[in-house]
Amino acid sequence: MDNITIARLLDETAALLEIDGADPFRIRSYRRAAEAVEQQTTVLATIADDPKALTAIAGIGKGMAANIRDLVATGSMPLRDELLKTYRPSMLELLRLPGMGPKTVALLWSALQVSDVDSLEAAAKAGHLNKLPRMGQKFVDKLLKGIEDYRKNTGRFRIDKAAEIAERITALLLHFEGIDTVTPAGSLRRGRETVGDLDLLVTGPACESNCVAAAVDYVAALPLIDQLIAKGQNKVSFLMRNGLQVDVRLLPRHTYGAALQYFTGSKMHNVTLRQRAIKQGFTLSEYGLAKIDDNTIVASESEEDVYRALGLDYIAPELRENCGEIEAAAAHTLPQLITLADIRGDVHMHTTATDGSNSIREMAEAAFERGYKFIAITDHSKNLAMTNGMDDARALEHARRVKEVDAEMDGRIRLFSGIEVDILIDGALDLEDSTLAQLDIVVGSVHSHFKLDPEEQTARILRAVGNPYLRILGHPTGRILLRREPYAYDVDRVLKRCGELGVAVEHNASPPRADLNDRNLRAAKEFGCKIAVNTDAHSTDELDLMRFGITQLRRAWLSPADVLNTLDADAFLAALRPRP
DNA sequence: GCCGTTTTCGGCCCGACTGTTTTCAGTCG
Repeated sequence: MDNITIARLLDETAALLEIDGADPFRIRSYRRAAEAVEQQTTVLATIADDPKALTAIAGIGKGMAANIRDLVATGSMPLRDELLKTYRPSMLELLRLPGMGPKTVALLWSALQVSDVDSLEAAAKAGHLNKLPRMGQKFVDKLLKGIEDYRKNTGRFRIDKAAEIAERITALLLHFEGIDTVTPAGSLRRGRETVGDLDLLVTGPACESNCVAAAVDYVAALPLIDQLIAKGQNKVSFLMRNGLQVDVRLLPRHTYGAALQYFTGSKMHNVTLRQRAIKQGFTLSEYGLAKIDDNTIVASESEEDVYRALGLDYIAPELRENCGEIEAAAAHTLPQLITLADIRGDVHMHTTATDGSNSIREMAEAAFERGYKFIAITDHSKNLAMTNGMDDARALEHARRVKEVDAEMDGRIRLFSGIEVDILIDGALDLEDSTLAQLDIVVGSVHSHFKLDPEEQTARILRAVGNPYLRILGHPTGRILLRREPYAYDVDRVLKRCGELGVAVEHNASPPRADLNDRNLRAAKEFGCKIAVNTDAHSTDELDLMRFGITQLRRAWLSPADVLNTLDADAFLAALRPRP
């Protein structure tokens, strides 16, 4: 059983406990344990019988260690089995409908034996719900609309899409006289691969409490609103046509920092932070850090103020997941995180030779404009026929052309020749080894749907390619981010192998094609892998996707020294070379 | 169920909004 499954079962148990009306703190323990499990780089199944190792993980104590042991050994655990005697797993889906919480789900079950979305819809339409306490027609209408939306919508949005929408809304908001700052908060600011809903924090003279009503009205009437969900004193929530929920909060300038801290989350980070505040005699809310005894505000204008007043170094949003960042901030041991400015080269991109939309020269100029010192052109090999993949002759001719452009650029930026080589189903590469040997950089992929074991694939490419090369870790669907499914093969095993061999692994920065998430990047570092980050750009515009890759590296606590692209061109090429 | 710089027991974060209410429970972030 992999960690993701263990985490899911613990989280399910928490939801069942909630419906059962259990002690809220006990429920929180299960949630916290689920999150801790998901973040682990060790495969818990391998240490399930070692209570000491398990309880060393923050949030896992004696009881939870036993639960994990049972889950690994039997696929379930006593408490979960017990709860499933009373409740049904399909009820967990009801919790995802808007306005439906554990109390309502429990009530529906005990009063009407409603346990899934279909029977809930039927009961609502038949008018059975109106007989229950606190459920009027308005609630029923909202619920039916919620069910309709739920069936339509997929759930989470990829970070690049969410960022684009945020920029569009921001532009509209800035049109209003007296709104001068709009900042996305929530999971978008933390750089999660996907975003559930969009939090936008707004401030400026128009947001002061004596005049905010006009700005709130303006927001609630924005043309891109599909459905208004809520409108309060300083908050507007709405749905866009694509199903994305947007929460806009309008806040006076003097509490903006505290609000930004609060609404950036994560929830667990905030909970831990507020516990710390209480121990130090403060109380922390979205309005500021206040003394408990006389309520005087000691910090609220900036996030830096809030963290400093709690005795902490500033914590970058990407780290705020309650994974030890607060302890590190207190001990002044937070890492110096990598930034976009540290990146000197991008060594995975395509041109019009295969499925890109710009020429070699255009890519080189665009990369130069972005401040890069080197790039590699890595078009597709012939097996990917639909991309006009290159055979041996074309690959060599293309490499020659890359060298010509390299000369044309006159030292402003270096160009490396390369290829994204395809590996055939029997494990062979689709180009001659002698061809690959003439290129500066080879990008290869470890796929899951091939007969050849992933570890063998790694070794195979290493045998074929004597020159520096780069690896991508592949997965079955190419859409791991949205589905949160386990990889089709044991990624940790391949990462370990790459670490041993001194093979560089690639973090693909392009959200649609990203392979490694922050958890796997952490594992890669732990296993001693060299790490490079590339955009896999198919156009000059896509070179800008690098920022999303950097965000993921930061979430993995990586410093410039952990990432190869921070080296200069020659050092980079040398560092790619596997250990003998 | 977890956890410990007042601790192995007694705590465990904070406020806004909605719908159905006449003072509040439930949900949400």
